[in-house]
Amino acid sequence: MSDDVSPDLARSTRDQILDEALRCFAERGYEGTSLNDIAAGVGIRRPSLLHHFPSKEALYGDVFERLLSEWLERLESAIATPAYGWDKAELVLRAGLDLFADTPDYVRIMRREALDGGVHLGIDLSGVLRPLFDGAAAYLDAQMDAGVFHRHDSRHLLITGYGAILSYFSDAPFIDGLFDDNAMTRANVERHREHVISFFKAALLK
Amino acid sequence: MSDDVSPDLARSTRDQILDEALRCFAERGYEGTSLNDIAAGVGIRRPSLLHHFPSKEALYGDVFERLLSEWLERLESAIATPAYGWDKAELVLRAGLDLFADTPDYVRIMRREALDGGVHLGIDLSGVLRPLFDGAAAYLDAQMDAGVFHRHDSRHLLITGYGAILSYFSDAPFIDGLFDDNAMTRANVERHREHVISFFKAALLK
DNA sequence: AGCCCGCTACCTACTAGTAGGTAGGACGGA
DNA sequence: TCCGTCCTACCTACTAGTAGGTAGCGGGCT
Repeated sequence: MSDDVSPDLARSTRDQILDEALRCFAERGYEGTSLNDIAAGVGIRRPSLLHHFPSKEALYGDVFERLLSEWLERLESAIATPAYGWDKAELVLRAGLDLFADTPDYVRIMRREALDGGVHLGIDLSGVLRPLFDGAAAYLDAQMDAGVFHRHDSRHLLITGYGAILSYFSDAPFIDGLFDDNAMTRANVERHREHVISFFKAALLK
Repeated sequence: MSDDVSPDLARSTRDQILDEALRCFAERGYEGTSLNDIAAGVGIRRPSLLHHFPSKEALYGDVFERLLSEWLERLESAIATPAYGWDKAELVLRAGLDLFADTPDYVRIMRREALDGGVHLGIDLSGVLRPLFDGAAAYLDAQMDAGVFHRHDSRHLLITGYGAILSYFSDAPFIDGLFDDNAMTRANVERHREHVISFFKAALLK
């Protein structure tokens, strides 16, 4: 996390801004967050924030870049772990579920960005993720060809999985109401993880 | 929806405002939409819009009320249709998929509201949907008890299903990029529907 | 008929408040 | 002394909402 050159002191102002911006953007979205909100959360004035980041858009871009690099790193590390058949799928599934449980604010920002079609980003979000997506689809197709998994449309299957897994975390406030309980407690997250694993296992494994 | 079969008899201004507000709120969210945007889309000035609705919040509330009443009506009609076992689940699943495919703007607004925890609404969104949620959970539990369905945690199963089904429509712009194709074409929606049905059938039916 | 009334729907012009962003100065450590 | 960090004071653009006025329509009156 704090990989910066920040010495003995607490986190650098820049990192504190990134942290607070992440929280605010996740909570209220890009339009719903003002630079004053973020600055106040850090304990400085807005112009001081703009000393560290040239614009709101640039700050948002940096927040998102951190998100992507952390997610890609963790996912690629899981994908690189050698395993085969269902074990491999379960391993990656667990890595994703752990990742999202650890970074719920990232999930909410990603979901907002998917809803908006990536308009706040200079980058092509889908383009960044497509290699992972295509690789996963190819893996699933191979497993189906080998008769390990039941036959499904691999690309739609991935979308279904993505939606199923992300939604629990992105829509947590809403699910709180349906459950009449906090969805993000350790116990509930744990229960959801095991449910998703067993559900996909039932649908996929022959 | 408004297929303008009668060109001479235009929709009332009030309805035009509701339509345009739905589009804008779905596209850019509550904070990202200004009353000027909506008024301009209808071809009137903002004060004229405020002649029909007392405030932005009230307009949003009316848009959401239309959403809820249409969704509840269609879902409850599907639920009331007599069927048993998997047939019943498939019937309701298909009704939901058709409903969401027909009203993608509603899906995006609902998703945004779930993300925000319903802060823009005076109503308790989860509370409105909980009867449906609890009823569906009870149905699933009964089917599992009867040995028709594999055993899963019915409430988490519903959340998984909700996320899987909604996400395809709410995140369509993002999925466009992953597919390198328009996710909302009739053919792709059709393919997704059949995928979801067969996927849930594989996971549930014994 | 002619006239007035009340009403709806729309307008321009304005308010107070907030947004992101800039200019320039104070202050403290190397 | 210089530089990084933070500040106050300010800017323009835009927000939701209000004030007040006008055009036109239909209905009832004399």
